[in-house]
Amino acid sequence: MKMRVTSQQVALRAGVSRTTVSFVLNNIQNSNIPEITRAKVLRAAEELGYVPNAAAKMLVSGKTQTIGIVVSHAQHLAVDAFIPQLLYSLSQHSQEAGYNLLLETVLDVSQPDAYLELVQGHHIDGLVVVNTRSDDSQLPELVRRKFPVVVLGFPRWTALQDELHYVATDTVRATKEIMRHLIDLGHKRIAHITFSPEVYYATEDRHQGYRQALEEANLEYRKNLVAYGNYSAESGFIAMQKVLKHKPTAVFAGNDTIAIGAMAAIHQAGLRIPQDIAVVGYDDIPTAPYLTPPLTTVRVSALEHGQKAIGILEKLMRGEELAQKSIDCETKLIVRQSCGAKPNAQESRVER
Amino acid sequence: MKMRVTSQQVALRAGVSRTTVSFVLNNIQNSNIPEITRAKVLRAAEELGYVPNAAAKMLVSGKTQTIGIVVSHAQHLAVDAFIPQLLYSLSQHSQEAGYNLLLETVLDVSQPDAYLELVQGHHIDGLVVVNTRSDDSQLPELVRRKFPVVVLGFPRWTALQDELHYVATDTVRATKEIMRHLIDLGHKRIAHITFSPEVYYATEDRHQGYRQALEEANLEYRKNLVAYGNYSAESGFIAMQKVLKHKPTAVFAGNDTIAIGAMAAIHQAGLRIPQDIAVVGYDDIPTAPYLTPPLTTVRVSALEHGQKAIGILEKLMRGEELAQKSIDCETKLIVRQSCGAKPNAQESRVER
DNA sequence: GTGAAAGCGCTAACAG
DNA sequence: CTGTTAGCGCTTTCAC
Repeated sequence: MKMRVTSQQVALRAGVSRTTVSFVLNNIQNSNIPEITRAKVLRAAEELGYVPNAAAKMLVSGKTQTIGIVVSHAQHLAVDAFIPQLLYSLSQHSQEAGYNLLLETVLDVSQPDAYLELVQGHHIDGLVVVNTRSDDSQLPELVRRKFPVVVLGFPRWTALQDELHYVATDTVRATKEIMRHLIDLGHKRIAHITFSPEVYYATEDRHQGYRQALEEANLEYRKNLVAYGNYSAESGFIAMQKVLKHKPTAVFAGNDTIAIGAMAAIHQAGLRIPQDIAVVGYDDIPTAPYLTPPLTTVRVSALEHGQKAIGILEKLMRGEELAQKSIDCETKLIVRQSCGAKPNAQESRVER
Repeated sequence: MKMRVTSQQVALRAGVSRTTVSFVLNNIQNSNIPEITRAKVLRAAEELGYVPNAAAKMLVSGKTQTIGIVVSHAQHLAVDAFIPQLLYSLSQHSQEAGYNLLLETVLDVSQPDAYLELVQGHHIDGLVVVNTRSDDSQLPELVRRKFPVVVLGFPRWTALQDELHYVATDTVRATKEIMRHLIDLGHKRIAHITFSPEVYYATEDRHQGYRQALEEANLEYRKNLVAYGNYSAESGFIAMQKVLKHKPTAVFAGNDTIAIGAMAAIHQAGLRIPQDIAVVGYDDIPTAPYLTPPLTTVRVSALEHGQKAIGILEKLMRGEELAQKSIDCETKLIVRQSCGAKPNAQESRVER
């Protein structure tokens, strides 16, 4: 890229000074520039194809017009369908708000505080954290320093919890609802495939909801009906094989992708869904209505999460103080065929 | 973030000048700084938690250490499993190479040249384009100006084709291989669900491979056995319903996600897979082995594509001239059960 | 109304 | 070996 056009050149061509160019191009209010000069500048900029140098702008303004997104457990991006939807939403809404998006993916093994460099190096104006980790030790520190941060999913550090802005979902409640659905269908031996404990905060809630629902229905919590996976179908498949030995009549999978794996294991064992085993998932990923059989699940809108997160972050970056620190997104029980109940027809396969 | 630590402060604390600090921190070769000074500087920087200001560095060096990723047809990010894998790979390898990643998603309706601003505003040092569009009019211009660009997927502008670096796959060959597989199984009425023509360059190849395979086997190309969808399961479902009327004995879906939708339509029609209709897909997404039945498909490694793309881009950004303008990634026919052939056991459900 | 000039934080040529 | 200095391209205060 040779032709680096600077504001200087625009000024020259328009026969004015750089100041004027800057005023015109940034629409500064208080300096009433005659329409004619204004037009000249605009025209010159247009003709030269002038685009202001981002670095220079950042340096002088201190703003980068960039939002950082940190995705922990990055492998899931490649394997589950929820995070990509989130990313899509985050990206679209950032762009709409006039921000660029810097994506940082961190593996389980990487150092957790990678994003610190992004903020300390003044790469970004705000941060969205997608999968909080138990060891996100620096996040509270950022919040304390009033750096704009929004967490997606419910954060579990009791420490700073009410200082932190987050958009989440009442996972325990939603889990209990779908468990209740299974229980009402008469199931007593309900298995659960969940996520490795300790690591996944946001998902520990599922496990908890599972327990509570059981308790409230006076059903026994059986350890051997619970198996651990990660976000992948493969892990669901393996976990289901283990759990199958203990003859569940229903399974609640920690997410839909896991449910896909679980369904495969059930089919492979020669059992039918839902006649022999009912299956329900969580998330309502786009393929859920098209599985065999269509999957009963909890709809949680990734798109809404993303939109809300950017909305909050925007305000934070403008320096607003928000009274409400958290937003709870709605969830909805979507009954299809994998649970054995009569599907709610219009929700079965909807335009998404 | 109040505490903005500058190199000045580090210099002060270490009792040296900013130059020295700069030299030490950037490991400049030719200025042999005594170990003792060096240590002092390092220590001061450490203690102050110094992180160089990105904007200042960019401004003076002209380098941003940032790679831009443009994803066209951004909706697919939320709906298909291939692009997220690509993104994951791109992100990981960028980071390994020491680059940040700026993500730009563009909808079908948005202006196609959004990325132009990224390069003209000096936001990025290099660009990866994920879904090329028919109207990427500015891309050739960038290439002509020697801006580092790598395209993922085979670009179809005959104009500048051999100036452009890309990593792709021989889609026509791979398509013909899986079609051949179906034909060898005895199928004569093979349907194809493809992507809207004109818009999706990378996928027009599938259609072409389909035709050629038919031709070579002396089978008739029947227009009513071909339907159009986009990347989603939903579109596959709808397209399959149309095509079903014309009694195919097999379907080749443009990608695995479409295949999921197609399978749902087939099941809903009361037909069995593969006994009544064989189904094959393309991509080998992570859930493909866990569908009902497990999907026969063409494996194309998104991870490899991403890695190779960043590899090339890195060299380009270093100013290297590459003799080889393109890289062809391998594909592999993965036979599972949806096609009715005997599965290749060890490929059926592999650790991915 | 418009221009001159200072300075954002950093690098690197040039002195000393 | 280390410090002084001149910009990188832009915004913005302050004079003219």
